[in-house]
Formats: sequence, C-alpha cells, structure tokens
Amino acid sequence: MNMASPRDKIIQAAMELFWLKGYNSTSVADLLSRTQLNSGSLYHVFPSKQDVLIGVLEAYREGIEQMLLEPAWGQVADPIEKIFALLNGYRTMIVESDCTYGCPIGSLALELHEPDPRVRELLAANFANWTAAIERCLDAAGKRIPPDVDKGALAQFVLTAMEGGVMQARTHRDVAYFDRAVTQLRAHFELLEQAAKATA
Amino acid sequence: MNMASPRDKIIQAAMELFWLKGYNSTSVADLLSRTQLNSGSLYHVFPSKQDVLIGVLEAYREGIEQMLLEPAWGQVADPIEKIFALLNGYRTMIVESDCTYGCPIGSLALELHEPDPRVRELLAANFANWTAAIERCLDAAGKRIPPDVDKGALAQFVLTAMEGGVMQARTHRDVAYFDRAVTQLRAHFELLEQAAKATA
DNA sequence: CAGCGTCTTGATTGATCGTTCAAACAAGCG
DNA sequence: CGCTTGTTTGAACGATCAATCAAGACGCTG
Repeated sequence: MNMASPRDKIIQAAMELFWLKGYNSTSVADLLSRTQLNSGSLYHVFPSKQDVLIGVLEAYREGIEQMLLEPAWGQVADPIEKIFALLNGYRTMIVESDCTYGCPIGSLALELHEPDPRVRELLAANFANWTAAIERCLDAAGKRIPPDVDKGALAQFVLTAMEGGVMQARTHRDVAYFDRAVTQLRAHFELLEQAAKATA
Repeated sequence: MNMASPRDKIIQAAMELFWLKGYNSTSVADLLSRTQLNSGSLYHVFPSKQDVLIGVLEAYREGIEQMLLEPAWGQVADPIEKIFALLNGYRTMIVESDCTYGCPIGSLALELHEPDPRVRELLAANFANWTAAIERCLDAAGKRIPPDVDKGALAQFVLTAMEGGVMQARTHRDVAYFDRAVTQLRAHFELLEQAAKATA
C-alpha cells in the first residue's frame, strides 16, 4: 500500500532533481518521467512549475529539524560541536556526490536571478531558519563566546562560511576547499573561546 | 571611429548579460539584439554559446588587475586594508544593483551544475587568481599575521566570506548581510593580529 | 445502479531555444 | 576587371520547453 500522493511524489522528485540539475535545467518532462505521472496530473496539483519550486522550498523549511538537524546532532551534545557536526553533514553530501552538488538552497538562491517575491522570501526564510538553529547553539555555549560578540552575526557567518566553502569545493571539484573553510572557521571559534577565557 | 570588433562587442555584452541574468537565462537572441549583430556573425566568431562563456571567463581572468584590483587599491597602501577595500568594491556593486547582482564568477559557478571541463577550469582559475591576490596581501602583511597561520587557506577564507556574504545579501535583498559577514571577517583578522602581537 | 464531482490521460499548442547555411557582400591582389 | 578569401546576412530548422484541455476514468453518495 503506497500512500504517496501525487503531490508528495512530485515534491520528492523535485527536491532531488532541483538539487541535481538545478531549477531551470529540470524540465517538467523530467519530473513527469521520474514520478510516472502525466502532465495533467502535475498541473492539477500545481498551477505552474514555479509552484513546484515553492512546494519544495516549503518542504525544506518545514523539514529542517528532521531532515537536517536531528541526523547531524544525534550523537553530539556540545553546542559548538553541534555547529561543526552540521558542517560535517554538508561535507558528507559533498563527498558522496563527488563534489558536484552542494547546498540545495544556496544553489537555487544563486541560480534564480530574478525570482518571484514568494520564492525569494522562501529562500530567505530557509536561510533564516538555518542561522536561527546555529544561534541557538551559540546561546547554549554561554560564556564560552565573549559577551560582546553579536551572536546573530556570528551565526550568519557560519552559514557564510558553509556556502562559500561549498561553492569553491564544487568549482574545484575538491572537498579540500570546503575543509579549509571549516578549518578557518574553527580557528575563529578557538580565538573567540580564548578571548572569552582571558576576560573571564 | 569605433574599432570594437564583433568579438569584443559580444564579449562585452555577454559579460553584462551573464552577470545580469545568468548564463542560461541569456539567450543568443539577447546577445544579438544587444550587439546589433546577426546570428551568423556571432557563430562565425564563436562556434557555440558556450564558447562565448569561455571567452567571458578568459576576459575576467586576464582583466582581474585592471578591472578589479587596481580600481579598488588605487588609494590603499596597507596590505590588510587592501583586502577590505576589495570587499568594499563588491559592496558597491551590490548596492548599485539594489542587491540583485553579486560576484559574476560565483553566480556562474553555482548556476552551471554540470559544466564542461574547460568552463569549470576557467571558473576555478578565476577563483585561484582572486585568492592569489589576497595571499600576496597577507604575505605583505608579514608578522602582523601569526606565522603558523596557513596564508593560502586564510586567503581562500576571504573569498569564502565574500561569496557567502554576497549570496545572502542577494537572497535577502539587504546589504546588511554582506556587511555582517565582512564585520565577522574583520573581527577574525583583529584576533589574528592580536595573537601575532602577543607572541612577538 | 445513476449521478456528480474529482482526478487522470496524453496529444497538442505556441513560444523560444541554439544552431545552420546558401546566398550576398566586401576587400585585397594580380 | 576577375578571382579568391573572409565576413555578414537573416530566414529557416528541429528540438525542447511550459502549459493546455477535451475526453475519459474513478470514487463517492443516494
């Protein structure tokens, strides 16, 4: 008994294909052959291809806990190590795809040059959710981070480093570029922890 | 007397259009109407649209000094300030485009999911040129940076922060996201300079 | 079973894409 | 002038795209 509704099938296929090939390079025909549906069924559920994208971005937004955070944080308790465990999750994705795919949100964000406002807001919301999760880790780290540090900005900087690192790893087809970005971020956190200790 | 050859006209138009709309969303027809050429003329110079892209990426690679570094570094002598002057140049680009366009190389790098090897190598070469310029600044900074710091990795981290910041500024349509990334990077450099002083 | 609303089928549409090519044109040379 | 070589013209081509819709199948209720 396969309960997967057409809608769910399309969303799942679109998540994979948009990640693999990007939004513009994924044709509606691709979605149809992957889901074994006909065009009429797709257009019965989604008014347009863009609405599929919106569905995908909403699914990412709703699923960040189960799809991203819980898998990465299952074995990790230390709040700062949680941050690097999450980054390591992205590393795994990069390696398993031979450095060809990166962050699905980041790729879409740069691919869509003049996105519909709803799409842009969903991209922004996904980023905001991600950095909010990091900021919770920073708050949990308490006095290990100097109190004068803007934790929101630092959380955003983690995303910055991740996205920039993913981009370069994909361009060079070499994880080492991602690893170096993470190493530099780690060095920054160590300097911050030292500074917090020194003024304690 | 306009000496601009068809080739130069196409490259210049393609630089603008690929930056504005991306590679896939720029049609050959767009290039033709912008350059007032006919399709045959374009295809006489470039075997395919992808060869136009290659020409653009080569132009960026060859022109990094005059187009990017010299304008940003004209008034700046301090090597570390040069780094932030370059970042400020990108900030200007972001603001002037109302946060819609970012780094032309980064956008292309994430837009092209399965690029031709020549294209990928040129994207990588452009990134490598950029970080090499930063690394020269870091070398010039001498003992202000702790000697045990991997200057190549740190130079790459500057690019990482720039690309990640640009991506978020564009997604949120707000330069503040870029500014915060730069601020965090600046904090990192200040911590490094302090560490270098402490062990001097 | 009949009736009705929901969902599915898949051929078809018109637009747009990158690319081609025979023909016309221009410039240099003997 | 005639001949060659290089360049431009622009209509046309086939492929592919997102989207449509009349017709049919399905499922529920009475």
